[in-house]
Amino acid sequence: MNKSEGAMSYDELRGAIAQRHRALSGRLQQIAEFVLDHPTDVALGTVAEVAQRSGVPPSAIVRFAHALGFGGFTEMQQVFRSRLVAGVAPSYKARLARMKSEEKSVLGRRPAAVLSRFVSEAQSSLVALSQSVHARELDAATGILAKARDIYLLGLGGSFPVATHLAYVLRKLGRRVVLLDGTGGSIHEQSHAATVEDALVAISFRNYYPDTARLFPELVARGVPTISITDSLLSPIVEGAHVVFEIQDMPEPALRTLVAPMCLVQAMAIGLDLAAD
Amino acid sequence: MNKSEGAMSYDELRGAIAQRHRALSGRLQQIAEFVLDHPTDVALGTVAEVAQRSGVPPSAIVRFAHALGFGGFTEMQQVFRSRLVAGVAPSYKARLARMKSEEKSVLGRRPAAVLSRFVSEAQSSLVALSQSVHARELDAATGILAKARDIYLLGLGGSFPVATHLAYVLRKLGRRVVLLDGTGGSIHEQSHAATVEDALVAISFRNYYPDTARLFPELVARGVPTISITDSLLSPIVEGAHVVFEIQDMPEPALRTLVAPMCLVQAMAIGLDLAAD
DNA sequence: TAACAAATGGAATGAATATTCTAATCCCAC
DNA sequence: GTGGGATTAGAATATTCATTCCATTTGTTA
Repeated sequence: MNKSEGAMSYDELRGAIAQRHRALSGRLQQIAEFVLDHPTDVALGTVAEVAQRSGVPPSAIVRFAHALGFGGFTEMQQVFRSRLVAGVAPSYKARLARMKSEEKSVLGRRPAAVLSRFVSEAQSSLVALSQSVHARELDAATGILAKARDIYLLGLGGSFPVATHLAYVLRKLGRRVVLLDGTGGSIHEQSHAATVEDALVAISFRNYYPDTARLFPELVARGVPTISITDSLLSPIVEGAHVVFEIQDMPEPALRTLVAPMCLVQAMAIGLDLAAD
Repeated sequence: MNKSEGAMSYDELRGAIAQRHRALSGRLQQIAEFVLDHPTDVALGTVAEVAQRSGVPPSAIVRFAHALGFGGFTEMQQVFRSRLVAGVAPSYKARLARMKSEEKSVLGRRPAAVLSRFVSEAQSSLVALSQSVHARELDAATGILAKARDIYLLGLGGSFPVATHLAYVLRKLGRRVVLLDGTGGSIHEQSHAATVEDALVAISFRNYYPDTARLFPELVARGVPTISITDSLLSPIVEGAHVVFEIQDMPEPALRTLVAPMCLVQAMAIGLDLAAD
């Protein structure tokens, strides 16, 4: 085993742990997973605390430190503490200044600058979301879903990720979901069984996907209770909907992050589950 | 002397120290100045260490903590440690406090409260994202994608929305994309044509979807350049990956918002497009 | 199945630490 | 200068802590 790894940065330690993970014994693997997930606990806690939180005896923690080449827990802890110290110092000013300077020019095209642009854009879209969505609409929406036998989800094109996410969460919570994705035939056939006992969640943003615009009125006409998530009251899935969530300022298709609608459907699903008890 | 100031934020403590400074005795003033100047030393050091660095006997440190209304040095140290924790995880405090207070009460179960909880959680996950992703990794990732003939996307289960979103954006930008979704047969067949000329973007979070864990090593073994997006360095899609994005603190499957990974893949795709010019 | 090696858990140990106590010192009023 | 209250430093103490050791269990090979 490679010794003398006392002087080590936190990132290097992470790498070393990940690398050796598979070679470690069962207990030690368990500890490896815990310390990677809870570095702060390791930095500030005692052996006994870390042991309890990770569900292992204290001696196992010390053995883990030894296995990584440290003289003991205390020595390993120093590395985790260095992470905390590094975290406080150079953050605010430096980061803000960097963002400002990179915003323009050629630097603004570098992937890192692109990411920070999307992050800040996503931040503001979340703020807008919580301001524009009202409790009454949310209550109405969960009410519709609660009464539904099957929940049909219609979101194609750029909105498909939102539909799949909602499908996933609803299924996890034990709801019956039909995701209208058009695989294996036409969407019409998939939605054929929808009745007034069921519910439909439709998601569509500019440019509205043709199939969505075509199918939506049919389901509404059949009396299926409907919740719409869209970016304009003029969109084809507003008329006839029982509840409409309007998410404004969605950027053009290729540039949108879907952060706001993802958050919204999540809240709908979980809110439905919590209210059901 | 004002007691019961155990629960205190770091900023409040700073204020309290500054306020009482002139009323303290000589030695205690000296200590007050030291702790305000070296909060990190106080957070991580022992009484003996702090005493030595500030040039006073250990007992004076304890008296100082008493004078501020703490039961002892250890109690005061907790406040200084909270500052370090806040530095690395800007969200922790708020999220935990909010969860705890709202989780139970009936108010917290109303959909509107659920939404605001997810929004604030999404906000903090975005902050964490921009802190944990480094420019070097992003550059490397876009470099891999730029050279790829076809881009294969592997994201199943809860990660599927992220994969579909990336597929959508990349296709909008004119890239050739193969989304490994398992429709119409096995994923193995879909990925059969992947070569060293192509690229793979794999997305997986706990609990890692079995098919993902199975397919990933095969593609790596075939030499396909690989970018992984996951929540732990111990996940099955880390070993062999050329670039790894680790997104920490992902909540349990049903509760995660996917906001951070959505943002990340968006930035990757657009960054790729801008860098190509 | 038996024998061996590796790994594990828990108690024992000794070191390190925070805290308390007391005698000495300092500061100020008279 | 002298007395008294506040302040201080350092030794004494009690607690907490990391570490080690060993008996037991687990897993593996013959």
